[in-house]
Amino acid sequence: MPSSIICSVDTVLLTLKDNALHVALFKREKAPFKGEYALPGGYVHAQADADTGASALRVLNEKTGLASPYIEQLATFSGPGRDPRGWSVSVAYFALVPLDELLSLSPATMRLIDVSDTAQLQALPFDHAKIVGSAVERVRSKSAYSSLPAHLCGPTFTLPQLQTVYEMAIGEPINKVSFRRKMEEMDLVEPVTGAMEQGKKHRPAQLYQLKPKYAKELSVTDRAFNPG
Amino acid sequence: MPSSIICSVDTVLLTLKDNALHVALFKREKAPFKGEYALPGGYVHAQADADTGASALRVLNEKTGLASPYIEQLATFSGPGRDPRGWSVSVAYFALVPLDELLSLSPATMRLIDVSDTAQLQALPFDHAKIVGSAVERVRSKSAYSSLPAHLCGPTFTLPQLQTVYEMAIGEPINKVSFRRKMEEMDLVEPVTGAMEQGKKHRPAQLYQLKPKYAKELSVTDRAFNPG
DNA sequence: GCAATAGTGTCTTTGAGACAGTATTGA
DNA sequence: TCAATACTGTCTCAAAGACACTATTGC
Repeated sequence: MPSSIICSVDTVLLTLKDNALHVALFKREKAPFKGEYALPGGYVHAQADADTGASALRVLNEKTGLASPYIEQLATFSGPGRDPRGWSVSVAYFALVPLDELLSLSPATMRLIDVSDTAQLQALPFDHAKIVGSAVERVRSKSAYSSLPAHLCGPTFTLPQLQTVYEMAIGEPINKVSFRRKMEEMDLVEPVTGAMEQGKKHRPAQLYQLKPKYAKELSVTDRAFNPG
Repeated sequence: MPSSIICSVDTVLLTLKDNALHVALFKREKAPFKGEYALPGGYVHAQADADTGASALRVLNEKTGLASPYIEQLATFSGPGRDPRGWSVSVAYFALVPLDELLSLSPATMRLIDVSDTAQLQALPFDHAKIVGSAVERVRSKSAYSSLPAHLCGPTFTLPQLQTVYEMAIGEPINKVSFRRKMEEMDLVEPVTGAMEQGKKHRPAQLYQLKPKYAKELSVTDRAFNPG
């Protein structure tokens, strides 16, 4: 009983730009929708991929140059209408990447769209608007007190920077004292001994890094839910 | 580029028996693993199904007789090793059903296994142990204050019954006053006017039902996250 | 009345937000 | 010294748990 179902992956690549969540779109080089901007996606290769998570990482690497971003399974989208080639199943993932990394690796044709720009999102091909919406919803609801938003920062960061990142991810402001209490309690980050922020015309902030247990990429496992 | 990937769905059907979460297993009628007990699952039929959620409902109806249970997308499992027939993708769903309904509709060959019985779960074919574990984790983490566990009750129930259901779903005891305060605040249930529990040798409890907006099955939409 | 469970009133504890204070840098 | 932002101490407020009390049934 060979199936004629198209099996693909799509990744919602999110980053922080101008203090707002943005999604990365790439110019399609093949039909359908050749020349239009869409989520990076591709076929699952049964010969090459260990699972669909590996497919997502491979496709992401091919289209963006990213080597091992933080990636998590989002949901699976399917039906006869979402892809003009026929009945399709797409396993969607989302990834969080610092802006610097993305800009230094990705092609110049990449576009970043503010996730609150619904008009532009609605114009995306396939059901990519729905997928992006689902990813944003997931990040918003999961960010409040998980290590997730920290992956939008580089390897080191200050607590005020981290707080801003959390605020953007969650979509609303956080009380400073509460945020620091929570970080203390969650035991998520540790100070980089002696290292301080530099070059600002005010009191420098302590630099922090994710604790090793969280810094390790959880991306290899293909679980829809990761702890912490 | 036709794919040789096997495309299927599996459903983790959960119910409450003897004050513990149980998963429903069914005797397989075909190879592979013919005669063994496993999650109800089957191929996605591109001709017949509107999406994989519809596939799950169809398969569930074929194997259990259930017409429109509460169902939600869980995650997608994939790889070359999970199915002996070859590289496969399985979109997993979970469903919550009252025990009465399950017993009255399902075949006598159905088995209910306590989800804490890890030995029996580990013996399941395919990667069904992993899928069940994922479903239980999801129900546990999502139950605390959503309408989800209420689907394990019949159409009417008392607040003490509902509290027990929540406790079983979450896996830990709940403070009675807090539970009632929360139910009040969440505006989830309403008393069935005049109807009281009967036949007990103590004070009878008020019967309640889910408010219509929650009672409506959300199962048709194929979203991994449902509100409320 | 007694056992058993339903349902409520209220005190205590815990955790989050508000706010104002001190600390440290460059200019 | 001042502007600017990092960091902290502490008060207030709201939600959650503990506990005891009342209510209503069958026997």
